[in-house]
Amino acid sequence: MNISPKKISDHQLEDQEFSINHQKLIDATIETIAKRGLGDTTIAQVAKKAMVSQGYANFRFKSKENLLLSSLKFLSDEYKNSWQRIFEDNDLDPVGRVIKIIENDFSSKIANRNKIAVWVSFYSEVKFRPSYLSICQKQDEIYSSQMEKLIKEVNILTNQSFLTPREISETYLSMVDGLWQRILFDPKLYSHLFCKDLIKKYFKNIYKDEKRFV
Amino acid sequence: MNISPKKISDHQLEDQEFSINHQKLIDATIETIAKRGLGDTTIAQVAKKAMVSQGYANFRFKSKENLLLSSLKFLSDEYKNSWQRIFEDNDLDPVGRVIKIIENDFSSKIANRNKIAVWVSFYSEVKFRPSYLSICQKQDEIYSSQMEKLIKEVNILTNQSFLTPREISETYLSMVDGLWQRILFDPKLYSHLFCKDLIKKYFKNIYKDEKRFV
DNA sequence: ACTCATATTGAATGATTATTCAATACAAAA
DNA sequence: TTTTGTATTGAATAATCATTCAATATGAGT
Repeated sequence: MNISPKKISDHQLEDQEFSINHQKLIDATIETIAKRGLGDTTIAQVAKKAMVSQGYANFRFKSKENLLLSSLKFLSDEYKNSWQRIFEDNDLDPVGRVIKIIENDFSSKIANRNKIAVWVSFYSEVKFRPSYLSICQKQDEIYSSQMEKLIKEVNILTNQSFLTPREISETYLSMVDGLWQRILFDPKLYSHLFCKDLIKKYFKNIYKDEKRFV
Repeated sequence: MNISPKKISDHQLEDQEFSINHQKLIDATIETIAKRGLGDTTIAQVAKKAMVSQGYANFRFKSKENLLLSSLKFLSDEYKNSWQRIFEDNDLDPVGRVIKIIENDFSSKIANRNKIAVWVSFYSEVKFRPSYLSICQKQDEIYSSQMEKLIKEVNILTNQSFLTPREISETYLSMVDGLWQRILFDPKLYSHLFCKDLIKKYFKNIYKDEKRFV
């Protein structure tokens, strides 16, 4: 019959990763950073939001630092999964893939103001915490090289040769970072639509004959 | 009895701006943020670096918050002065002005890793501290509108009409923000030369006949 | 030299907060 | 039911810091 999840007690779950509380705490951490900033995020607030005791939060993650790191890792994996699915989608041609990539980078799941606030908070600490850097950097390197390969295909298909794949992908990636930051400043002005159109116009100017970059 | 301990006399206020210690403390604040991050910056460390007592630092700036705010204001004014000089230079034609702007945005005075670290630290708090936002935003709006006006002139001179001045200037500004952030990640890869060339190539692609965007 | 106003000190205070841990709740096994 | 092992609590601890302020130094005017 229908087995209620309640019947499985937490202590039977060997792997920390699968614990309900583990994910509740990570979600609460992200929400708290988004609401109050990294500097004003305390274990007490996170624990309260996750509805567990303060001592438990610390016990579960060993330290605040480790809780923050796990939260960054979670965000990073979520982002990576979403673009990796696009690169692996065999139904898409190169241009269609580029468009999906742009749409993903400014989707409400990825580029919402809360998550961007968390990203930028971690970015700002990257210079001082090697552990943050390694998570962000490793992900970015893969994204960057996948993107470059993709642009190379588009360049070939469209006979475009003035700008190299490297130049186009670096320009794209820096624009995304810059626009994300600007969404924090002025979310009304930098709407998702505005950002996507700006980037599509950039591509349209390079690939003039390609009708899909409206 | 009504106590107003934070009140500063006109004499003190005037003096504040010109005092050696005032600037020493701001410099020390910027250095400390660049070295340890905004979150790990304490008054004690700043005071030590500025070679004044901890109590004095607090007394002089009323509060840590105000010291941080003054430091952001200083950076902001320094940046503004450097680009305003370019917009006001009558010896430059529009394209020459654009090139100077690019060079300024990636000069070692403006875009060095320490100052970028400070900028990004403040940016990351902008969502939570209206006082930071107003300083950053006001500056950015002027820069943005000046830039758009400048691009309009270039567009007219070059008969370029596919991309609007607004689109080009927004793209430029977001690229700068993104590249600055990337300099923090990987300063070897994102050298000043690399960044400037990337941006010049962007303009070269728009203004194909203009020889100066090498 | 003396006075007085201002500049500067540095130790004390109080607030905040990560971390610890003894106590308790709870679920499964006996 | 009782036992036993694990999960969770929350109060105590200790460390860190911004802020305060009484005490002292400095220097200009008399």
